[in-house]
Amino acid sequence: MIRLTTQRQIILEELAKVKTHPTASELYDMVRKRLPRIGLGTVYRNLELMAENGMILKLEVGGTQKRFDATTEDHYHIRCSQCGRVDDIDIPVIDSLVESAAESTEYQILGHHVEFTGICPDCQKKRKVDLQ
Amino acid sequence: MIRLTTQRQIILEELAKVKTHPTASELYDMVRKRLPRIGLGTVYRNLELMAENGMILKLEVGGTQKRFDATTEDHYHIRCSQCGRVDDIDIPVIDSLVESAAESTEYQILGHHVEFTGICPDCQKKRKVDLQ
DNA sequence: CTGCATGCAAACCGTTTGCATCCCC
DNA sequence: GGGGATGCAAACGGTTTGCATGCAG
Repeated sequence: MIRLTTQRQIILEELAKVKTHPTASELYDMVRKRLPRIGLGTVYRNLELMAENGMILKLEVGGTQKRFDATTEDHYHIRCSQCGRVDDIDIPVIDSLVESAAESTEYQILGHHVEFTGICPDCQKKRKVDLQ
Repeated sequence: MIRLTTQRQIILEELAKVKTHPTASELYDMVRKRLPRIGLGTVYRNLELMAENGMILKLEVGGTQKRFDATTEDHYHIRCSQCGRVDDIDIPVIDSLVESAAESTEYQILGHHVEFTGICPDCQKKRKVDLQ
């Protein structure tokens, strides 16, 4: 089993604390408040490792940065096209999608993900201000 | 309207030629056979511009590179988790997903995309060979 | 002619990696 | 004591950008 080092515990704790879906460097900033000497590489290495072990979710969403999620149950997301923020979407996961898709591809399907795009509440407000 | 330069025409033609979903640098290699002095920056700038103008689709899929598609009608994709290849999935687009999602978020929803992940036929073969 | 587009190269940003040291079992 | 984990810094890969020149309208 995977060794539970201080760094790993704290990364996991900080990730679990938030409902947002932080990027590696956002998480790095959060963790650094408790472990000032931690390296960014350690954060990346451990996030990767914990994702491989199913302890967390690595979100392969659009945009430039990967994001991480302490909730490992399958669920969908929405991403703000302005600021990149990612939130959960609470609609039931449609497992039958995989079955339909299986009929139209020669891939061996492993899973699926639905990603909505939109404008988050904060950016909607900013837009209104910009128009004034 | 957007200026129709030689470079733009050829990028568009080469993209339309293939059913794959090339990355910017794959497209750069294709275009360079006809325009040897074209710069990679020009390819990026024009892909971005044509995507903004709805002439092509920029696929914000998982993985490290963005991919491009000459087909602008909405459709779903499958990405190989081994090699990153992306293919179309021919199942009907479920517009009602957006309506369900709208009820559970404060975002102003703009669209959605379904991305399946799996192992492409080629990588399935390679796997078998690796096991021998 | 004039301003947008290009080629080129350097800069950028997110992520990965090599290495010496550290620390947990 | 030994092997994996860490901190640090350098390298990497994809993308963007500044600038002088070129070319379409």
